[in-house]
Amino acid sequence: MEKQWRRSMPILSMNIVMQLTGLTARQIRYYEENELIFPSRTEGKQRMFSLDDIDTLLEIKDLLASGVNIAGIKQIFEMKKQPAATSVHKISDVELRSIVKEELKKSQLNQRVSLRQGDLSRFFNNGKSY
DNA sequence: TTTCTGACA
DNA sequence: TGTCAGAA
Repeated sequence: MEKQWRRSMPILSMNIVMQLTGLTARQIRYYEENELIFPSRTEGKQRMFSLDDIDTLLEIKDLLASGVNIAGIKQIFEMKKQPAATSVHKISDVELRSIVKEELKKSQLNQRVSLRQGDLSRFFNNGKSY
């Protein structure tokens, strides 16, 4: 039945997460600061991650490698959370990724420098055409 | 010993 | 993002 609770169960230590994601503790904490992940805490304030957190972390790592900045990733996650009501069809993860990639490609074509740190707000705001 | 926070480069 | 200090 509901196996979902297993994935959201906070049972992984920082050490494990570092190995699983290949990220450093510094990065993981930084992502938490930027509200990309929300690990729970033990009594001693140690972070406890769930399998879902791992997925999210890997997702972040991936998008970051693609040239998306923190703000952009945050928006992407919000979009995944609140399915676009204006959209005609549901967007799958793979679909979303290709869209983001296309957007990045355009950006780099126009201004390869300044848009590197730019957000994807234009794409996400006037969004009824995808 | 390991992780945490904050701070500096 | 790496790294250091001081605390837990």
